[in-house]
Amino acid sequence: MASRPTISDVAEASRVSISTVSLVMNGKGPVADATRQRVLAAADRLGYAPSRSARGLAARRTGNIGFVLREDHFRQSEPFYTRVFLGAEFEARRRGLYVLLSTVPDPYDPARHAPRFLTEHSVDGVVVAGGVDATLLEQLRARSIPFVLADYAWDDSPTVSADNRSGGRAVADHFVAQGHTRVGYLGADPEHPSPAERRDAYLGAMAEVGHPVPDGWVVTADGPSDRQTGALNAGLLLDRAPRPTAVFCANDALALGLLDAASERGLAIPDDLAVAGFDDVDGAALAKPPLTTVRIHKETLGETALGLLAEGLTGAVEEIPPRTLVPTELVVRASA
Amino acid sequence: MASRPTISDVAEASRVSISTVSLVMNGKGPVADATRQRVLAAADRLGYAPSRSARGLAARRTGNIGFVLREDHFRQSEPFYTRVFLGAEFEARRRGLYVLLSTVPDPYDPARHAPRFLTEHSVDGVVVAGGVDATLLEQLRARSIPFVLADYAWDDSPTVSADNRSGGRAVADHFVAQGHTRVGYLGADPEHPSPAERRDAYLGAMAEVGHPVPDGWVVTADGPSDRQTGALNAGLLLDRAPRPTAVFCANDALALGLLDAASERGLAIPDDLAVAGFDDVDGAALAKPPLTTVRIHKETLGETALGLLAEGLTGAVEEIPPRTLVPTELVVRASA
DNA sequence: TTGAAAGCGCTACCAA
DNA sequence: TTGGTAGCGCTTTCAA
Repeated sequence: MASRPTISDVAEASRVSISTVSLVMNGKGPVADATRQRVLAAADRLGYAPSRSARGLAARRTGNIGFVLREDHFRQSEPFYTRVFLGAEFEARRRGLYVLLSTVPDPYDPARHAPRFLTEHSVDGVVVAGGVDATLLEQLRARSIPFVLADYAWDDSPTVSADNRSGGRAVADHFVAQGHTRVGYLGADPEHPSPAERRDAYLGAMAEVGHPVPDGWVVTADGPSDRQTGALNAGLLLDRAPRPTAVFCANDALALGLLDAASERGLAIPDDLAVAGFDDVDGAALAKPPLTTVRIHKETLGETALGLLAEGLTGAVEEIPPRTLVPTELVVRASA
Repeated sequence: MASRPTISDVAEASRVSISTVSLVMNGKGPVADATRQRVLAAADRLGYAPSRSARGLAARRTGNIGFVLREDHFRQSEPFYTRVFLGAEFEARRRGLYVLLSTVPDPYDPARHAPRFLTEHSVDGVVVAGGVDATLLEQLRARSIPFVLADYAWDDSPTVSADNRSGGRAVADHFVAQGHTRVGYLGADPEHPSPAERRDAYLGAMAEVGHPVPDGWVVTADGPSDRQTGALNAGLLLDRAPRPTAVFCANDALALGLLDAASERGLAIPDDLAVAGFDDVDGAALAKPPLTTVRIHKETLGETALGLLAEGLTGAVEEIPPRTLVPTELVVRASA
């Protein structure tokens, strides 16, 4: 089998120099239209695709983007970050980039767990999805590898996240529209900035309309944002007297846990208790009753992060904007 | 910032030629031990890591492995293939390879959906996880890109899969040990070879011990292997008279669906009905009652596939073995 | 608007 | 056991 065609083959076939082929393939420089056509036709006919290695070597760019994710985030059954990755991968494809996915354990030991591409400098930039150990981010910074955070925030590094505030506000508005005045909040994972934003916007909006949420009805569990935590901490809200008539949970997992706890206590949803979540995970629509929640477009999160990074890399933009929001959307189902 | 060190820097620092550095870095050739030490020390001191691009260009190997997965398999909430990927990524890391994950839609259009690395020849080989459109496999073959299938089979391509037969047999043995003689089978996804292997081994083992399973108790639904299918088709087994006292399901999703259906019918598990699944998904241990099942080591599946591929690539092995089995293990819980 | 030529950092062959 | 050197296929000045 003849080995794959090179730039010289294309040059020869289209009777131009390899420089010209290079210009055409990269859409650069002033090339006569006829020449361009001829080159493209030849490339197509020969099935030519530039060698990544050669390109990388000559241009000092790898064309690779790293995608870092905490291992437990990746293997969890809720495919949140999976979708963020999918969005990033999609956008990368559009831009002719490759994505190297690397998971890191938590806790993270910089000496042993550093993604290979980091030490080998085989990526042009990195997307970091979700919370990771700050050490990793410091490593990136130390090696001056550009990075964009998705669904996380650290220092003043560029980040793209869901519009948590507008989502939190939407829930409050919805509760009020349904006639609720005595509402509560259930959160977890105090480290992560998103829940805090959701909470603050929610509490703020409730206060604005004259129904401030008493401190006793604002619960932030000191554990992971999962269903179990939701169920275990539900009592702090449900077993009080008086009890709120509606609860906003920082995410769907907690909300599903709260629903479990409510059902155990024989509470009717949404009549005795209205519940809203955040994320719109797969399980939200399947819950009994189906969960009212704020939808995050997970793919868009990844797409946007990768897009920003890529633009920053090519210099298309001077500086990556420090904070980019992806819109959220209230999805009203039966639970509230 | 000074740019990263190159092989010449290391050569200079250790007072040898770049050829020698190359030999040392690749663990090749006869190099005096003292020299080796000196080179390694210098490399370490300078923070030298070989450039992937240069290496790839010179050696005509990319050091990249493609990992192909159907999109719906990747985004499904059960992180089965996610773990297979994790295993592959882990093994790749050990071997100094990168994994390029690419999802493909189903149905697959070879012209529009072909993973980029396929047309760009930027991988040395490919791991294909789970079922994909045969067109893709034909493309790989046509371009003579070596590949290994994980949890799938096609033609006589090398494949690594769970030991379905021994798992199926283990379930039969367990049922018999529990005193069951009238047992059934629930499967789905007739296309995929694994369920068929599980079924045949199971039915064979039952027949061997003198309790053949009547055809009427062998149900293979013509849909996806999911919980809903399990619940919907459960009636074909549960609403018959007489009814089997134990049912083996081709996977956990179906088994969980069957449990749902059984609970709706007021059947006590495992007294009225014993149920066993296959896979040992996260949800199996959490089911009510916890599901007896056959565990597949998903990471091992990915590790093995990538390992075999890598060995084949380096020529460490003459030919990749056509069929490699990863052991399975019966996990007895409360449902059977 | 096009071409010539100098590398990019490495591997692998051949000599020493 | 080590070194010299010819590429690998491309990008990128610089000239023409």
